[in-house]
Amino acid sequence: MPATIKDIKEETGLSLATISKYLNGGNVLPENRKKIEAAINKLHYEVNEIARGLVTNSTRTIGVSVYDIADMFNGILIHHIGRELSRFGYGMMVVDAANDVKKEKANIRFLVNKKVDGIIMVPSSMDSSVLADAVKAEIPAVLLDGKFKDRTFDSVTINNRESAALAVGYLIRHGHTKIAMIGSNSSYTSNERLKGYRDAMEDAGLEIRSDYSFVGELSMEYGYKAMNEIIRMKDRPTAVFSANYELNLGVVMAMNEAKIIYPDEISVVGFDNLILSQVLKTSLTAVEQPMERFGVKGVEILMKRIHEKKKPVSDEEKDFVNIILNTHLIEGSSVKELAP
Amino acid sequence: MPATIKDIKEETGLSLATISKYLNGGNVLPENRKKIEAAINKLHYEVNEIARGLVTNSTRTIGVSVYDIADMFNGILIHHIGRELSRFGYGMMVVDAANDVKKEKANIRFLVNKKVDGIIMVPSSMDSSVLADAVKAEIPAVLLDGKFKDRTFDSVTINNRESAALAVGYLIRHGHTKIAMIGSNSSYTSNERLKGYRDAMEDAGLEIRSDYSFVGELSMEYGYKAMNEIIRMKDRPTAVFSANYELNLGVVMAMNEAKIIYPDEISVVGFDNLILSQVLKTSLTAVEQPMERFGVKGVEILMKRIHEKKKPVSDEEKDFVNIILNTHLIEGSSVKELAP
DNA sequence: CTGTTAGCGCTTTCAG
DNA sequence: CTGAAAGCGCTAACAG
Repeated sequence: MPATIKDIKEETGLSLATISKYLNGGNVLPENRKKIEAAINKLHYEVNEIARGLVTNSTRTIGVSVYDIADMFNGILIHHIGRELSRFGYGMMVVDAANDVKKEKANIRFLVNKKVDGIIMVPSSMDSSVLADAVKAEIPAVLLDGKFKDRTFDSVTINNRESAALAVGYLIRHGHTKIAMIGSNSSYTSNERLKGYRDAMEDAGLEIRSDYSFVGELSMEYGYKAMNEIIRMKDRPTAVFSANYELNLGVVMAMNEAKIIYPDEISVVGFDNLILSQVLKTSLTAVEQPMERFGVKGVEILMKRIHEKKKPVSDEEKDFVNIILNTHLIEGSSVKELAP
Repeated sequence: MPATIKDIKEETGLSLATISKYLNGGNVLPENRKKIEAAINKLHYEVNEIARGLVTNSTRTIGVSVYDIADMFNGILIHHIGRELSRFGYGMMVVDAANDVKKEKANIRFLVNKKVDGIIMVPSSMDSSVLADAVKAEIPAVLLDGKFKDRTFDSVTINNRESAALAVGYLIRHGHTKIAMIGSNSSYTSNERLKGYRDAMEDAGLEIRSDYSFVGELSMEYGYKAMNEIIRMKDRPTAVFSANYELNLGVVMAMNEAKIIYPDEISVVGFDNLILSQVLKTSLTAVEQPMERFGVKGVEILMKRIHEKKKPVSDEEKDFVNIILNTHLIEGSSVKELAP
């Protein structure tokens, strides 16, 4: 059994209060400080964060909930979140919803019971009820790369709609008019990208054909399935906009399998630039998201909330905030210039 | 402020003990059970796991430490670990070493202070000192996909050496004799794979050329660099064995960039079959690891340890265990049959 | 089956 | 600056 503050007390002859003060960075006589440090080293004392948490009602731990931890996007996000949090002396507790809203909700309850000081969430759906337990417990939460339909939270997103429009506009400027879209309406993010696609098409006066709109789930499987359908179309589009990294994977797979030479036979613009574009023979033109900024801003907002909880501020500063990050279109060689 | 067990007491008129017993699945009169449940619903009571942990000295939380959470391999591993743990009613606390041994050690200390009941670790090095704090605190730990040089722990690994030999043997059976290897000696796993390469070469009576052995770090960057050197060699090998997923990525990148047609110009066998082989035009022949089994067996061992800590068993059962998982070689089309 | 009591390890008043 | 004492929310004997 590990040493406790009591053992330090026996060893040094000082009181619990003094030792506790030392532990928390308070002022202690140099002489006592030395005694305490010697005892700590001798007994290998380590603070019991559980006991500390019970009395301070703060665990210096942030819960991080992602919709799927096996998804590369989330892995990178977590990496940045972790680095930022440790900068503030906070640890993180990661939970994985595995694309299951029920599990996601149970995870939040788990985090609440664990008394995390705050929650950072990459949500799987647009329904805020998953965070109900956190709201009830007054635990601040920040959404990354998503928003809810029915309730506002602090959030960090990219300008999804404009980014998608930018990507589709790039195709249009390269002479394409028959442009298909593979996406989803299941999440805020994917929904916005859908809108962006339509914006760009309408702005250019192009027809939005329902047989060119593939709206399903954000998975490699769906991307693969949709692209296969596109490949087999009689009146095939000359270009495809794929609205998510997992979809990109499926699109590329389908093309390879069908031995489609791109961009000769069909042009592609994707979303997210996570290594894929680098390993492909024909590199993908894609919208790149500022992954690190998601972590930096998300943590920043959460820290502010946590501190203002301790020391309430004016209502004015309490409004929700949505940080909108900028994206860039990375030009690969997956788009062919069409003769006008 | 959330409701406590005391509030339930006031609401129901029952004693703390009865309520606590109910909470922990003990027998309570149906009448009282109803009262308690009503109060819990009314007051939105949730157990405070922190307080519970303080007295039971158990948090029902497992610490999971990975060397790099942005690495796909770890993301998938964590996914499986999480699913297994929740089966046992345990949560997990994920920490990311970000390929920094110092940070890894600090992370373990963090987990120890958080009083996790056990640790599952995908280690970044072969030096057991990173787990020193856990050992001191008598927290059981299981290593996944790795071992230490200087100390034995429970572990789950694959038969790295044989798997690598199998992969290289596959090349040899296809008529290759000039086979290069890109790998590392920084971790147990990569070191074993190096040995396996040599085994296969020696068994076949082939020369192990030092200029065909690329030993560096397990990164996409190194794979890219090494493959570029290979491509530019005067006496170029006809085949390459890449010993890790990240290396595979770099190898493929280098070939694409140099416009090398494989397997026509050079054959490749890789390690790990994480989506990459599926999105490549020429699918990669590679050793596939049983990702799910890592999670299943790792959690199984840890649970056993945790329970025997509570109820010590005979010494005989206390020996360390190393589960060795089997792999398969997935045949893609990245290897060319050479005329004898 | 239920209630009383003590105490987990720590922080935090409040005196001194 | 230091010490004594109370208490965070819960569980675990032990009586009843």
